[in-house]
This record gives sequence, structure tokens and C-alpha cells, in this order.
Amino acid sequence: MDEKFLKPYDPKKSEDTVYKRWEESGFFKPEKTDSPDGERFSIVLPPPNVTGTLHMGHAAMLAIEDIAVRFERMSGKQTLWLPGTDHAAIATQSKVEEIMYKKEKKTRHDIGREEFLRRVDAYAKESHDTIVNQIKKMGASVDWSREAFTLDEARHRAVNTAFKKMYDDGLIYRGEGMVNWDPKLQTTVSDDEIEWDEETVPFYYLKYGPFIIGTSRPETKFGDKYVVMHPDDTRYSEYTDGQTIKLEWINGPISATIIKDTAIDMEFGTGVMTITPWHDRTDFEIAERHDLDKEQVINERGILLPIAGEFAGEHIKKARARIVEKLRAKGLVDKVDEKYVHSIAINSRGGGIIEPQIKEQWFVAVNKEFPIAYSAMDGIASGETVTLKKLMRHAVESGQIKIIPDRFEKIYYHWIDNLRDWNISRQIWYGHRIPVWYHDPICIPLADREDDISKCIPIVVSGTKPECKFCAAAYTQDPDTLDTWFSSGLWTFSTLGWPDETADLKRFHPTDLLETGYDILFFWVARMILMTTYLLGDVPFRTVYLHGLVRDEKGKKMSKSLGNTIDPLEMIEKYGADATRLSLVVGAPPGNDISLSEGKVRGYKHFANKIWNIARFVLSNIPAEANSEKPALRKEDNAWIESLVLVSEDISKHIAAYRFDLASDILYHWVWHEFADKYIEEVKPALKDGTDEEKASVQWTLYAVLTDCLKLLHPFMPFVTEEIWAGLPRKDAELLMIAPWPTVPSDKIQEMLHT
RNA sequence: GGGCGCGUAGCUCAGCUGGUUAGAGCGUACGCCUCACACGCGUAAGGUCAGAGGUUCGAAUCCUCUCGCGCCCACCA
Repeated sequence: MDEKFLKPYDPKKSEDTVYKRWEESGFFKPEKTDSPDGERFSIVLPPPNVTGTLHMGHAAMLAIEDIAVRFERMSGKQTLWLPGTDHAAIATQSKVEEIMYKKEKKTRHDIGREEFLRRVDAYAKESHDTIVNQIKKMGASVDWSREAFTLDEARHRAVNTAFKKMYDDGLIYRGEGMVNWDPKLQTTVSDDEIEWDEETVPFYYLKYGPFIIGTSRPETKFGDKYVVMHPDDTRYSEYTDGQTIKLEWINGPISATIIKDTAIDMEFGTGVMTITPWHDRTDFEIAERHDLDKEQVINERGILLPIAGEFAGEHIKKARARIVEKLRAKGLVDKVDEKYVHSIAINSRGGGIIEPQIKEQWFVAVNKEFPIAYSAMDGIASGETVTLKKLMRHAVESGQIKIIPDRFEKIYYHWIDNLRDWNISRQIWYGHRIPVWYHDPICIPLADREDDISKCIPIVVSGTKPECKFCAAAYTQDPDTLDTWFSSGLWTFSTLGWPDETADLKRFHPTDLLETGYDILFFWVARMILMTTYLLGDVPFRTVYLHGLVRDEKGKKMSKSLGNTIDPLEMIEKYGADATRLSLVVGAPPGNDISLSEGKVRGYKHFANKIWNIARFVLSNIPAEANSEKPALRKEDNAWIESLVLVSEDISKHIAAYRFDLASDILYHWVWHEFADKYIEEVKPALKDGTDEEKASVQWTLYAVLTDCLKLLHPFMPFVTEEIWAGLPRKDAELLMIAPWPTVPSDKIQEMLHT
């Protein structure tokens, strides 16, 4: 027996060495795996953001995915797990800006676009290296030779190709729309990136001519010249749509127009409101319906514009009190409700309070009909007229994508139904620059083109800088960058070489599984489905497995400000990666939040040591050269083999059904409380005083059970099991990671049990 | 306002399509350094399965309502 077994298991001593052995073996690469029946399994790693370090959520993701991957690999499939990182545009940029401002009191504008991007790249690189190290520490069996980054050259080409195709199909357009403007980060953000916070503020009832209107934001009211009410509201039936009235307002007399619109809730307040179409989505929509004027009141930095009269140039935050004071002085304040609770929108990527604005931006049209060029999907034919929304819905509705747990399918549909055109342009610098070039002014006036539109093209979509054939004027590129989810939406295939028709793309796409947290179902999963169905006419993956959030032992969300975070690296350092992995898997069904405590991790470290000691016992009780010849088995030993077969089947079944929580729970229990507590105890007398035949039977069975347990445990606890495997005298594979999974064909079970 | 999830021993959770005295781990108490393991072994305490009503021969498990916790969505002027 190897002397290492004489000491307790020390994860720190072996984990790095074991990982190196795996990596050097080449078996992380699918090429190395024989797959006679051609079966394959592929999955992409949800690329972690290069904004720092990995947290427990990442650890859970890595653990779950590695279990699936190792199981499939051991089951004989050619297996690819493709790793990478995400540039996370806005999150990374704001992080670097924050650090820079803290250290040097400089903003990105002080140092310029080029220098700033150099710094972000440096930060991203450092962050990337940390992340890669952490992924390895967790034991993730990813194929590093295929590692990708959402902002590298290959992905940039994919992004430009996708953008151009969508533009040519009319699915990407530039237009004026209501966007979520972040005055702090000076960029738009998507609807999904907004978080809502409750805030208690005074609610003002203001006299607006003969009406009383309510508002929590008097500072936006300067330009309000439309007063809206429900057409069925009998209280205001004397007023007619389009009627104008004169009234005294903040900065003097104005003329207001009555508008009747069903968007008004008669129950709310007085049932009358004025609108600010430039800074409110509902108001914007009313204005669109009635073709009303829209005026900007607040600029991009939150400063009031000249329309505010004497308040122009003031920041909205400061101006509010003075405006209310003036309204009071003019007798326009009817009453104030001091404790009004409403929600304010905050940019969740480290930004500020969102101010809706009308801006010219790039959008993806989700409701526009177009003929899909090619479709390999069931139920959608090539050339069929579809919309992006329809494609997204169809992929799941038709069962071609299964979401686990299935209750998220409903949530997914609901999200699609409420989806508006996707604003994809951001005014930040870090990210894929929009591949659009402007020639302004055009050198040949439209009138002189003689209908040959190729003569001078004002807007060119191209990955490279175009040149005008007719004049020396250079094209200038759109200064904006793309929403980070645009590039991550391409992830399952951009990582496989698309737009080229590579062997990898043919072999590994669609992927089999997409595993991620339910919190990014919309951000990412939905957008991958959108991009893939549209660009490839296929689904990006067959199954979506959603894991929950990792919370602390009290069920609270882990956060730095609460100080309740548990660092995965620290847990690995103290208890080993196997224990850390198991603590995130046992008792964590799909879609349920996981509550974690250090004690839980410690408990599983003890389990790792238990396995180690089982191995020690078995190895010290069998001949040094374990005999592969199967002896006649005692009745009891046969019964244990039977029990093992049953439990293996159970475990395989649960893994195949993505119930890693149940599989690991059962395994833990069987290995410890059946194999160790019962079988090993029962067998001791026979090993001591039994006949040679009895000893042979017990020894053979002990070894058989041990090796199968190691195999079953390996996906969950790859390090200890591999380390023990290395010390075994006889085995059916040099490395446990590629040892055959102990599935016993049903016809063999009977045979096995009765020999 | 709409939707979803959860509420089972101190803590974290199993209990599938309803069926013998409701389970596990951690923790606790007590006893054991028994020649695989003290990162261990053994024993024990601890639950009106959130509450009420209903379906049923029988419910933690199905239905209805109530309470509590959490989450998601929505154009809360």
C-alpha cells in the first residue's frame, strides 16, 4: 500500500498536482476521447465577468457543470466543455473608472479613449488570470486549448458578422426611442439591467388650472402642456379632447391642451395627469398616440434646461426644493402627501438613478416580421415569416429547448411577451465598437445619384473602415459600443468558430446543456436563443439547467456590504475543492437557492477523509497484487454487490435527470453509512478468522465496491478519488477521470449477481 | 396589480404519482483514543409536518382559504 494512505487526506498536498496530471493527460480535450458510437456531449462555460474574482455562485456553477461533464466523459461520450471569460462592458468599465477615480481623481475623459482602454485591458487581463486560476482550483475539467474571450479577435468577427446580417435584414435599426439613461455612467442601459428600489418621497398635488394633478417629481413639470384624463371619466366629461385652456403654471401663464386617453387610471389620484413625454415612458407613449410635442427638460447630466426658466442650469436634485417653494408661493400646491412610496430605477451595474430620455440609439427589432433564411428547427421552415419574439418562444414551446426546473418556462414566456425592442448601443468605450461608418455629409447629393445608390453610401456597416470611391473624405465610425449581451448571445457558436463552418461547429453545436443561475435567464439565456435561432436557424442548447443563488446560512443574499460572503478560494484552502463542491451540490435542487455555511463545507471535508480511510482499510486488507480473478462469492458479499448495483443505477438515473442534489445525497449516505458503517464492520471477523475462500470473497468484494464507489464519487469529488485511484494496484484506466462509468446493463445484472 | 417559490426536529434540507411507529446531515447531550478513520464510533434527546377547513377507509403528500418569508414581472402619474 502506498505510504500516503497512512496520513489523513490532505487536499492541499494533492489537488494542484492532480489537476496538472489531468491537464497534461490531454483528456480535457474531446480529441483525446474515443467515442466509437459517435456520441458527444458539449457545453460552454458561462463566461465569468472579468471584473475581479469568482464568488460562490461561480463555484456552484463550476461544480454542477463539472459533475455533468465528468459523468458524460466517463460514460464514454466525446466531451467538450469550452471555457472563456466575458468582457462585461459596462460592469468592467465602471469598475476601472471607480478605481481610477479613487486613486488619481481622474475620469476616463481626462485620459482619453485610447489610454483608458489600455487600462481596462490591463485590468481585464489581470482579472482573467485570477479567474482562470480559480476555475482550475475548483477542478473544472474544461478544454483550455479552446478558451475564448467575448472581446477577442475571433469573437469580434462574429459580432460584426451578426450585426451586419441583422442590419441587412432590417432587424437592427437606428432610431429615436425612449431609453434608460444613466447620468452617472453617461450611457444607456437595457431594461433588464435596471433594479427597482423603493423610496419614500413627498407626493405633491398641484393646481393645474381647474385640475389637481399629482406628482412626485415637480422638477420635470416645466414643459407639461398636455393634461390627460380617461375618456370615460364622468367627472371631466365637460372637457373635450383637443380643447385648450389657459392656466397659471410654474413660470407664468401657459396654454394647455386636454387629451383623452385610456391609459389613465381613473382610480389613481384625481384621475388627471400632465405628461412629460421626454422623461417618462408612459407619457412618451401617450404623446406618440396623439402626435404631441415632446420637449427635453433635463439634460444628460441631470441639469435643467432653459425650459425651466429661472431654474435652468441647476441640478434636479437641488432644484426640487426651490421649485416646490415657488409653487407654494404661487398657491399652486394643493396638498402634500409626505409618505408616498414609489420605485426608482437604478442601474444595477454600478451606476446611478436612471433618467428616461429620448435618444437616437441602435435597436434590435423584436416584433418585426422577416423571412428566416434558414431553419433546422422543428416547426419553422426555411423562408417562413417570423419575428425574433416568435423564434424565442417557439424554441421552448416546441420542446426543442427544455428549461429545468420547468416553472421557469412560464417566466420566460412572460418576459418575451413584455419585451420591447432591445436597445443595443452604449455610450461607453469598453466593448465591441458598433461596426457602422458614417459619411457625412455625403459627397454626391442624393438628387445627383441617378438612382444608383451605390454611388455614395452615407452609412456603411462593416468591420473594417470603408473608403468612399468618390471623394477623399474618410468615414467615421459610430462612437458607441454594443451591449455586452450582444456578444455573449453568440457564445455557444462564436466559441466554435462561427461565422466559419468549422469542424468544431459541426461537431459540437447545438450544445447539450446550458447551466447558469436563474438570475440571468433573461440577460443571457433568452438572448442566446434569440441570436442562435436567427443566425443559425437552430437552438443553442437542448437543456437549460438553472441553479439558485448561493445564500448564507440564514438565507440572506451574500454581499460584501453585509460582510456575509464566503470566499470559494478560502474554503478550498481550508477544506479542499471536493468539500467545497459537495457543499454546493447536496441539498440544492435545480432552481432553488442554496444556503451555505462554513460548517457545511467542513462536514464534507470529513467525508473526503472518510473515503480516504475506506481506501486505506481496503488496501491494507487485500494482497498487494490484487487479484483480478473473481472468486466464488459469499452470500453476504453477493448481496452487497447487488446493493451497489442498485445504488449505482439510482445515481446514474438522478444524474441523467439533472438531480445532482439527490445523486450526491444518496452516494454520501451509501458510502458512509452502508459501505463503511455496515459492510466494513461486518467483514472484519471474516478477514481475521475466515477461511481462505471467505477471505478471497471479501477481499474481491471490498475492492470491487471501492473502485465502483470511486467512480461514482468522481464527478462530485474528483480530487480525492483521483488521488486514491493513483494508489490502486489494479484498475481499468490509468486515470479515474476516463475510467468507465459503472453502469451495468440490465441483462448483466442477473448474471453478475449469481456467479 | 399579475405571477412564482417556500414554510417538515435548534440549523440546512429529503420525503416521487396520498398507505405500516415522519427521515438524513450538521448541531446538542452522554459514553468510547475499539488494531481504517477522534476529520472517528456508539447511544440519546428533539417534530400538533405554518394555521383552518375539505376530499378520502387513510394526507406532510391532493383541493380551498388564511398567515408568514422570499423572488420575478408591470406604463404606481
